[in-house]
Amino acid sequence: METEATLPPLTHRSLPIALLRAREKVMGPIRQMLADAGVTEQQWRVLRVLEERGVLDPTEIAEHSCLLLPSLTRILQTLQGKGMITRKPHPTDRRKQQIRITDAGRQLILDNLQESRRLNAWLKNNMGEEKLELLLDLLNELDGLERGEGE
Amino acid sequence: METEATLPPLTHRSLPIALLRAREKVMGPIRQMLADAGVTEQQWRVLRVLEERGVLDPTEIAEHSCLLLPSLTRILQTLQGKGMITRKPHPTDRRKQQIRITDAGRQLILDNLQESRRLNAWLKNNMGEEKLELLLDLLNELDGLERGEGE
DNA sequence: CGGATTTTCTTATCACGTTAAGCAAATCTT
DNA sequence: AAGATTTGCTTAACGTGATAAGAAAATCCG
Repeated sequence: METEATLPPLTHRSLPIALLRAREKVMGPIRQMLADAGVTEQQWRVLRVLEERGVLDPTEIAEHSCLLLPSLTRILQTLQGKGMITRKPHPTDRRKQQIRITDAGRQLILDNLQESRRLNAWLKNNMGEEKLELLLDLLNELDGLERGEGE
Repeated sequence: METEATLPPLTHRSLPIALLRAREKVMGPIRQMLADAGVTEQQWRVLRVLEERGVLDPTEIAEHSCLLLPSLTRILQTLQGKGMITRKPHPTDRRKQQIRITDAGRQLILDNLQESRRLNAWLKNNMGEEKLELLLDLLNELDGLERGEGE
């Protein structure tokens, strides 16, 4: 009696694809805004993390901005070229660096704050704040799961 | 009384980042499985869609697999090279093509079905089937929103 | 101390994401 | 039917995603 489901789950009810579509829905307009500002979505995430948490090393940035280190290496080079971050050697550990956002970087965030807020308001209006919070809670719960437990 | 929230939403409660993290959580193990099978996540999505819906043209595949046409062009070339799909000209509209999955493609899906199911079971066990369904419903609702309504 | 291991970051490679531009076939318009 | 527009797909260019490999500094350990 264990052969009742012999087909893969339909893509309609596939969690990976649903996550992808939802992400595209919210990122589309943001990407447009950021393109006008001259930064990519990923560069924006790095700036946001630095603005929020202060001086960090690349490993910490990667963790908080959900980027892999090889990608971050390139992004930091780009942002440095644009004058939006600075790098200093770590005082005691010469492997590490201290990355800091510049005033120009902070200004870019400020310039896009209003539009960013507008998108959040749109989400709340059309989905309801409670559903939105519920969705965030579920996503965070999913992210907190560890493999190797209940298989 | 309108300057109460002057900072951007914390990245902790940022929907785009939460979606990204959740997606990484579920895709990580799947990617590993697919790498062993010699296909990428996107190639897998294309095969799944073709298996599920039969003969499609590239535009329809792009829609259902959540890929952009330029990416799909490359992916179809790769899959054709691997013998997992075939292309035929459309009988009446010479701009279109008819893409079909081959037996080899179907076999690849079958080969990975069990592992795919294991991941679904893990999700249900650790999050609960109801929460999982709720999450899918919320994601689909979000995807169904249209801009330009309640801003 | 000194070799082995680990950590931190970079480089390299290939595939994909995104935007724009290009081209051929179909459709619309008059 | 001829020209303009639209549709379907491809190509190009650049940045990122993912894996592996490399290099330098710190740490571990006998």
